[in-house]
Amino acid sequence: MTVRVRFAPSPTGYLHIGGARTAMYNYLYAKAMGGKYILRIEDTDTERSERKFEISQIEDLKWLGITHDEGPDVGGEFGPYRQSERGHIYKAWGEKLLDAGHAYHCFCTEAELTLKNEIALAEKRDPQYDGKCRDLSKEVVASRQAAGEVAVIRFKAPKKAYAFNDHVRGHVVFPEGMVGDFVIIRANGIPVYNFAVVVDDATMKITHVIRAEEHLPNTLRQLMIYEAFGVTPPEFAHGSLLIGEDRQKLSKRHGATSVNLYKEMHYLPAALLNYLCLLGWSHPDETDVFDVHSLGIMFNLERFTKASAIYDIIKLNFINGQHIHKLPVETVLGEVEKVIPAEHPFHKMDHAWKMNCMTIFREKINLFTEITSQIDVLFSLEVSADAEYIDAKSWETTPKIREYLEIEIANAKAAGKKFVTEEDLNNWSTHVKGELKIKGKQLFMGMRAVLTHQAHGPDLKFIIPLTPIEILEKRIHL
RNA sequence: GCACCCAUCGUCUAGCCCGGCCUAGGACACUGCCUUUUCACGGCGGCGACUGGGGUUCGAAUCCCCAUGGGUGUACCA
Repeated sequence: MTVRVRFAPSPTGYLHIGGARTAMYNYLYAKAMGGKYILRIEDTDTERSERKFEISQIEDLKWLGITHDEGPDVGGEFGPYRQSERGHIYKAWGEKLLDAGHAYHCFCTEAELTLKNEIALAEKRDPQYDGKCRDLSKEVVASRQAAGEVAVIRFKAPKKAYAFNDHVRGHVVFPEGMVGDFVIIRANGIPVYNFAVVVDDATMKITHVIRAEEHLPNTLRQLMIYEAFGVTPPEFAHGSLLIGEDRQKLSKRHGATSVNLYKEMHYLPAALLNYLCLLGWSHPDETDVFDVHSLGIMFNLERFTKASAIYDIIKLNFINGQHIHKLPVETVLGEVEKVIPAEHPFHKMDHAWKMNCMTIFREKINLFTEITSQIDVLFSLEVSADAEYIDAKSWETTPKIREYLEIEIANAKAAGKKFVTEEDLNNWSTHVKGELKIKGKQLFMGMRAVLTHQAHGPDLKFIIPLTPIEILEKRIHL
């Protein structure tokens, strides 16, 4: 039997990182098992569903490299893949349940139900449906409908316990009486989530349902429906939940929780996936930095974590940095050019210079957006207010260095040099050491202070040859 | 309220199923030292956890029970 898994988002907002993680797990499992990964759009909530969200979610999935084998945009033999287009299927399957006596029409009004719920709650009883319409005869139903009354279709919840084996949770038992008769098809004819999911998973031949723990209680209702249809349920794997620092389910107020935001912030999709993968699953080799797409058969359902995981952007940043550091310089340059402001002098430099620059600075960033402040040491004319810098500036040796360097730089410029070389820099320090008799901290810190007006920064032998000579000249006179 | 799920360093986790190799391992963060000043990288260290209580056992992070804490669900949302 070939494995068929699915990711079934609701187009009611942008792709959430939790959803991205679920999609990835399904995708990875299909890849590992040589199966198919299906994308299904669950837009039965007509109030909140919007096509633009479906489009953006598919786009974000694509950005992440999570590509589906079947879906609304690519088709497939089990379509349609949008629940809003599967009405006839739900209707037919609903009839089956009605005919078999597993479901019935219910005419109770919302007001009636709300009132009963309140009473039940007040009496500390479970607010389950009382089964008022459960035994209405066919004739009564027909005549009330003819009279214009609208009905929902309710499922007759069997009074018995249910159990199943979850790949993550193990043996899960739902005792008898956890749910009352629940609605499967609304008054407007649109099916309710738990019903639509079962019909879709059954007709799409889904073999494994991999989703987050929040769906665990839903499994009971779904199991009931599978049973009523006489269909063997798929296998389930309920992974952990993604939560915020306050231990609540991750939501917008926890900051950047949608994938498109990470795209905008120029994160590497491979890094986001890598980090998300680690939140609730662990690599067999216990490594932290890897390419999820090369996981292959290493990915399995046995290494999921049961406990909820707190989303921590600091570690994501670290992983993003690790991925950047492994990228070819050329690629880094391409990305970085997108984030450095258009008016930045960086863009005026030639290709060779940019490549040299990236070879050095690639190692120093975790995010592409950090590059601009990093390369400031090459162009900035700012004078540090740092105490260490002020100290270095006050040494009696420092003005001597400045005086000497002023001449050297003027000469280099007069000779037509656009940049000084590492060799020049070496000669300078040799001179300062030999002729000016300045060494150790006074030498290095002094040269740094004069040349950059900072107390700290990357190695001078890397940054000075990259600093335009006019900048050096201006700094000398600051 | 009721039901279900969960519980190892601040965080992500390994170990748990098949008790001893665990004076609990790794990673992020924080931090010390080293690498002919600094910073970064790297290397070597440090800090830092089995929620509590019972039980089973020669022996428990690992098995059982209870308590506590947290989470999710309880919709004509998904």
